[in-house]
Amino acid sequence: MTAKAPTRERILDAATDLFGLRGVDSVSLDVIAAEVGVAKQTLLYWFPSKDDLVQAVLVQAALQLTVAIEAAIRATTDDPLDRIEAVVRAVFRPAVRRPSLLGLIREVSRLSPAVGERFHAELRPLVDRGVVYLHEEMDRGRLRQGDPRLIAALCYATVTGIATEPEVLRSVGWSPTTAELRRLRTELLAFLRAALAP
Amino acid sequence: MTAKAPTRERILDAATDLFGLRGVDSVSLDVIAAEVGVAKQTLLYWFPSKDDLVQAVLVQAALQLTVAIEAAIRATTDDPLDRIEAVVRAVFRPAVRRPSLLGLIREVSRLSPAVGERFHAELRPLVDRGVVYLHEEMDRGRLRQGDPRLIAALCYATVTGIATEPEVLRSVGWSPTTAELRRLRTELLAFLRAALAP
DNA sequence: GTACTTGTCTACCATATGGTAGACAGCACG
DNA sequence: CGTGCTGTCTACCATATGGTAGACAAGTAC
Repeated sequence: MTAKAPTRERILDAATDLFGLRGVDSVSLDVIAAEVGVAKQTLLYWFPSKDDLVQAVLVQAALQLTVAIEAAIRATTDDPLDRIEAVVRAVFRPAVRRPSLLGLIREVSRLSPAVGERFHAELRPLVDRGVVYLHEEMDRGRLRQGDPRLIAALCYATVTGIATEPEVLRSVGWSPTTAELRRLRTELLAFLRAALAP
Repeated sequence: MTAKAPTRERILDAATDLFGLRGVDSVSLDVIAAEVGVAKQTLLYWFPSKDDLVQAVLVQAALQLTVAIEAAIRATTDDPLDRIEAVVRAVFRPAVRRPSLLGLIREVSRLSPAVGERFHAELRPLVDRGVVYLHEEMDRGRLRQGDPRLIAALCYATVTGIATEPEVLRSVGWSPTTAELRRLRTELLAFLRAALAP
């Protein structure tokens, strides 16, 4: 008998997928409840309002990304391009297995400023460290010169964009098979390396 | 007395902005009607259902982008990097002046497959020509080698991502002033050039 | 003038949605 | 046993939303 995860976690999981896939506003509490197999009021027991649920989902997603990225950073060599590749791989894997994750982050801009603020506070330390790191490596001449803040944003936009826009990939005749996925990852890494190499 | 644009166009304009900014599902017909200054039934007179309105908005957006891009392509020199830069500038300008435009395209993946299909059909010729072009220039050695389909998607993801994620830019301390905008465009173009140069 | 078309409106309606109130079962503790 | 807490449920409710029905005013045709 599979030990059921606690209700709260199951709700968070289902909500993450649904919000990320279809958008926060398009997913009703009823739908989430049905997906989890529980009454709507049970959701409202664990999360007093939909906003609270959204907030919790975002915080969890931010945490997951942070952990994956930190681990990737520690595990690689000194070369900045290798390190960036490791981070991209770390983000790419969960993002592809669970497209909702990055899609969720794209949702942030649509939500109330308060929720967005909270989410940023969560990620800020990671972002700041990344920007400082880019700056240092540029000074050392191991990365192409540029505004480290904007370069960071551009890398993020590229990775997130490609991982969350299946429509675009379909437009160019791409399909999500394993082989094509590997191809995409390879191409993405080459693209970033070229964009960042000194 | 300013000659009021015809009702249908005003509806399309308002809907484009609202859908692109907040998402199709989060914007009710009532809100659009109020924005236009007209009764909801007038909307439903011009567009028999919300789906029809969404469709019309997408087709118009696709058309606008197509026109801007085609003009940019014709107006430049032979060098592929210059040409790509011209296209990016052409997309960047309206996208920044009207963030809803690209945001709208991001919405496509959330809509019904039928609507998405229609939209793709609209853009397909442009995309195909772009991919073929990249391929030719790669063969000629004037662009970095790679899978032209995926390179096209990556460029698109970078430009769209950076133009539609003010949240990410805010995260790195960017603010939408004129000077910062110019800075961003410069950095974006340098990024793409580096990523695409042979 | 009368009939028809066009564009806009007011008045509704069925449904979905976020949220409240409160019942009830199980369990821990005295 | 009785008291209180935890987690889940059924029954509602107020509001918002997409959409229908049909009235009405201003042309236009004949």
